Amino acid sequence: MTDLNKLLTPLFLSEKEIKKIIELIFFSYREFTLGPDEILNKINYGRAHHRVIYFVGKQKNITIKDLLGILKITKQSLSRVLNQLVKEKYILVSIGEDKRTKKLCLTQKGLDLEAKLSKIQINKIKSIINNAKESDINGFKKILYSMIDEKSKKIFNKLNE
Amino acid sequence: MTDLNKLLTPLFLSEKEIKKIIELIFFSYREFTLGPDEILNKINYGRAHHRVIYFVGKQKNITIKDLLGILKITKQSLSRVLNQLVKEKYILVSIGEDKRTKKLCLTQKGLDLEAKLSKIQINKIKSIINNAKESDINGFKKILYSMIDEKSKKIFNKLNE
DNA sequence: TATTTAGGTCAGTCATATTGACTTAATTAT
DNA sequence: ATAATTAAGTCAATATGACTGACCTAAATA
Repeated sequence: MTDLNKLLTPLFLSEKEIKKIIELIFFSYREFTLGPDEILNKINYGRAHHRVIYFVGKQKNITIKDLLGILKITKQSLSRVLNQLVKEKYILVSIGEDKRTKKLCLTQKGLDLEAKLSKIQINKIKSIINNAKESDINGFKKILYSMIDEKSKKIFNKLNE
Repeated sequence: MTDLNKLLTPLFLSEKEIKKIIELIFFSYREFTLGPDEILNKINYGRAHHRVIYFVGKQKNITIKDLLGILKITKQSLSRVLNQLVKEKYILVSIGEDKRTKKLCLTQKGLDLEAKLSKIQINKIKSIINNAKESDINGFKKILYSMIDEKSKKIFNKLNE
């Protein structure tokens, strides 16, 4: 970068300021996942289980294929986690209309765990929102949305139709 | 939650809206770490190596103890990653004034890798900033900061004194 | 001198995720 | 009707990130 560019760069665009954002993202994401992680750890589950429970709860009767599309992991990875959740009766599997597919949905046990885990994160965000300006929250949401790739935007929009 | 509470809850505080934020955080964090992860993968490194390189670059001559305090992992975990980086000459170790301590700093090779990895994330944020309102970015930063715990706030502030 | 601190190390375990190869059953296209 | 594609599953091997617990050395401090 030339000196001229440095002079012309507004403060909020300087690399120093941007690195602050990188650090804030690192610290805040770690803090955000901490609560659920602790609960999951107690029942010998991990963050991957949370994700599966979350998205199965979000989209009832989701297929394996669609779940893989959201999580962007291999079916072998999903398999281990999902089989545990099915075996321990957090998730119920049934055959879809297309008989090649399977439909996943949360049992009451699964709904309870999902609620317990999400509640921690929801409460965390609620308390932040309560102490923040609505315009800041809207800015936060806008920037987060602009950070995600087109495919994930489509998935996000579809999940929230 | 009672019906009365639901009626009194503003839209931006409803659980449905908050769950959207949870999803945006998930998708955006994944997208944010994707670029560096790909580069690291090529040299048989992982995200843990990136973190070490990042914070050693950020705070020259940082001690093991302080690095552990930032990363919040065990010394056994750090050990594996750090030893690789030292062995492959990304990081240089020297003895501190207190001879029990060690000082870490990036070599030129380490500086180059740090710059290469950070550049991806910096450019991503730059392009977002260029297409966003300054007020939205400030809202984003404020909310991120309010999401982190007190200890991390202190660390963040110290890193950016 | 005793204790604490900084750092290191050995061993074992677990969770997440990958690649690659292969199988079965159902649907769709030719 | 047959061939091709799709959805799902499975076996095996590997890598990364992280943990607990036990133990050790050397230097600083109380």
